[in-house]
Amino acid sequence: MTDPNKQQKQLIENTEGTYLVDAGAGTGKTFTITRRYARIVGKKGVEPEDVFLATFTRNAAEEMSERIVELTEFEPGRIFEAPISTFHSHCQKILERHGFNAPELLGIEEKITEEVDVMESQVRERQEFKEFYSGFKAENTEYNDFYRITEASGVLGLLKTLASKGIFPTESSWFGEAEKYLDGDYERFKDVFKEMNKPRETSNGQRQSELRDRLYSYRWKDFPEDAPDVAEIRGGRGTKSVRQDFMRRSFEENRDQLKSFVHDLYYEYLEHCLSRNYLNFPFIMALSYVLLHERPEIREKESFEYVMIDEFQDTNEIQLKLALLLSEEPNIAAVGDWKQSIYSFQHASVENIQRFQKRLEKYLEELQEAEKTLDIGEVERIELKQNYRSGQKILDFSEHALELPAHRRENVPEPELVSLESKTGFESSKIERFTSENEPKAVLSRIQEIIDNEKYLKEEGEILEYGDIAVLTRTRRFGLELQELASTYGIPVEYEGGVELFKTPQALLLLAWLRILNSDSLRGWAVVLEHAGYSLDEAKAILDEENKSYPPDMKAFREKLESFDTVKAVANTVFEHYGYENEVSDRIIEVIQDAFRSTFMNTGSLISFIEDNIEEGEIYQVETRGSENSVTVQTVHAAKGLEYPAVFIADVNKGVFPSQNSGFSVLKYQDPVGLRQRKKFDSEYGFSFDNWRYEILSKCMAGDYDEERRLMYVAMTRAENHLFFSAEEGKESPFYENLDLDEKTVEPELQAVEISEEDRVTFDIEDS
DNA sequence: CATTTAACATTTTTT
DNA sequence: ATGTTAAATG
Repeated sequence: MTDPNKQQKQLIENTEGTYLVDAGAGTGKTFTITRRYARIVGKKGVEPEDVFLATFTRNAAEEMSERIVELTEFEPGRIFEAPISTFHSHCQKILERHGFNAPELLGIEEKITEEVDVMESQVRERQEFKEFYSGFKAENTEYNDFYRITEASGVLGLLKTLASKGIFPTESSWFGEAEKYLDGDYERFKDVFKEMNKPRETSNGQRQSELRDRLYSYRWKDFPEDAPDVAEIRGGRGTKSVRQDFMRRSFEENRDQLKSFVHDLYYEYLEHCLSRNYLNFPFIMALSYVLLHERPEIREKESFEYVMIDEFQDTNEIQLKLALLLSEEPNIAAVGDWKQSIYSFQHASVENIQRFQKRLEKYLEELQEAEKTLDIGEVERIELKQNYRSGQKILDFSEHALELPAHRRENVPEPELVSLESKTGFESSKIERFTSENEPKAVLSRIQEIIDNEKYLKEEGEILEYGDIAVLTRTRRFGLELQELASTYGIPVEYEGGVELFKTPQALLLLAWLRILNSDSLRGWAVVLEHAGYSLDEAKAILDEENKSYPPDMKAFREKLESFDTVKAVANTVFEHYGYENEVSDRIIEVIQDAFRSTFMNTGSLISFIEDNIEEGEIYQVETRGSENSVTVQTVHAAKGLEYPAVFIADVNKGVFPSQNSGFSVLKYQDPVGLRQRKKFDSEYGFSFDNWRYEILSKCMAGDYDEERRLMYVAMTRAENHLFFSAEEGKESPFYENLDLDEKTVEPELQAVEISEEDRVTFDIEDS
């Protein structure tokens, strides 16, 4: 791929104007973007400082920079200093440069100093927030009713969602048009309601609407007496639709108290963060947005002649708004693939790319208030469709992922997509599926079978090695299980994607010693003694005594630890003592120091930090020495952007892939109904009732499996030549069952268990 | 056959 | 605590 193809050329050469680029998987996106960048900065009078290139990850930014260095005449240092970065890090820099007075634009007195910290650890932030929240509760008793129904982490989630959507509080009200968003859009809701309430047509007449069907569960809820009856809403037997007047009645609700509660909490939490000098990711972008919105002179300094956004499908609302504020000229290139939008849990909004033109128009209208204008007319569309990664068979089959029903009754509308054309010349692609009673074993044995097998070539004449194979899963669990099993058979498998760091033996021992140092904790001693080889009875005997007779060497070790001032020294000494110094122990120290960089740490808060991490099963990446030729096991999310000659999509089981998207918190913001509460506390009865209006509204918002289908699409398009699906026998998910594979290629049962005797021989040979 | 009812299974992804 | 499926009912 040395010369750009026709569509790539179109993107590279058209540098002026606004473009929406549909860049499918494997279409040479990075190649094209870097070349376009080089062309732009190659123009007279254009410098790297005039171009903002936004990427999704820091790694991607680095890679882009490296490739651009090769393509341009600029000093490498110049390119690495240039604004090629994630939105987050770029906003952080903006705040460092100009943020001193940013909070006061919302009415907050606290100042941003130049060393504001990013709160990267979710667990740490939850910890901080909990503390803040209990203080808030004590001081704001007028919101008592809300404390009865909320819990801290759910509320924190809501605040972050609001910030990502561009909804911020000011001292006495809401910033810009934010309140409109909170109230919701009745006109748009009407469409949603009507669509959901349409009687379904069948061959012989009408059936009840989906909304009426879903509202069956209404009867199991606890509603107050004045709530309408199920029968009233749904009508009697044979009724096809929910009564129309409930459209308005469910939407209209006095939410002044709710809004006021969220406002005060939000505002004070911002103040709290700023006074402690830390900000989470959404808040960093929120404050940058406010700053650029309110201060034209800063905007002018910080804006760019050219803006390019990579992975545009994973941007959120505030990022798109920021991109507009950062654009001095209407030279914007949004490059992405809606089919690969898989980060909604991180507030990414697939509508940014699907309804780009509409959103631009809407946001630009909002920006008029800030006297920001940008003359964007019709957005031009460029479609990259020549694929340099996968065989045509793989590409065609992958499209089915976007139509897979997630349950029996779901009918998925045909997606509007740009079909990809393979340029690889791979002709021998195999696509298969199999189930087994023991799925991990079956996957491993199937891997053994395709290795060194001339029926499954990497490409012309090249056989597959372990390193050519990846096993992708929806959740982490299966991958870890698989790795464990593989290691017992000596199959080289490398799990990539982080571990539950604080559940490792190292961390548990450190926790034990911290507990001992903190309060002479029996729990701590129990762990330490057990680790030292004392039996349960022996340990009990020691701990039961009035005057505890700890082993002298342990006593001495404790005294040694007590003499240290820093946790780092304590941790290092513990790891050293037990001979536990490795990548994991290094990472533990790094994480602890990171987490407490911006806030005060004492032994007590560190202990609860570790406890929270264990409880929440928090995941951290640990750099492992990558062995060369081994099977990669990772989640679909982690595999984004990567490619492998052969891909196994495993654990395509019920409830796993597609995963059931549940987990509603009590307070929720959702387009187009706005801010809502699922429960209401009734102080007269002393009881939390369900909110009947919410019940109807939420049934109108269809359970969305689109993202699960996109995840499947991403997984499938990682494959260059061969693709396998696997599930556990009897647990196959609808995705697995609906795969449209030829009977010939289906292997209903792989006898991994039965042939394990033979397999074991093969496995043993691979001893590494 | 459409609707109602009860039983059943399952709870991620991470800049 | 939810949503899906399979069995019971009208």
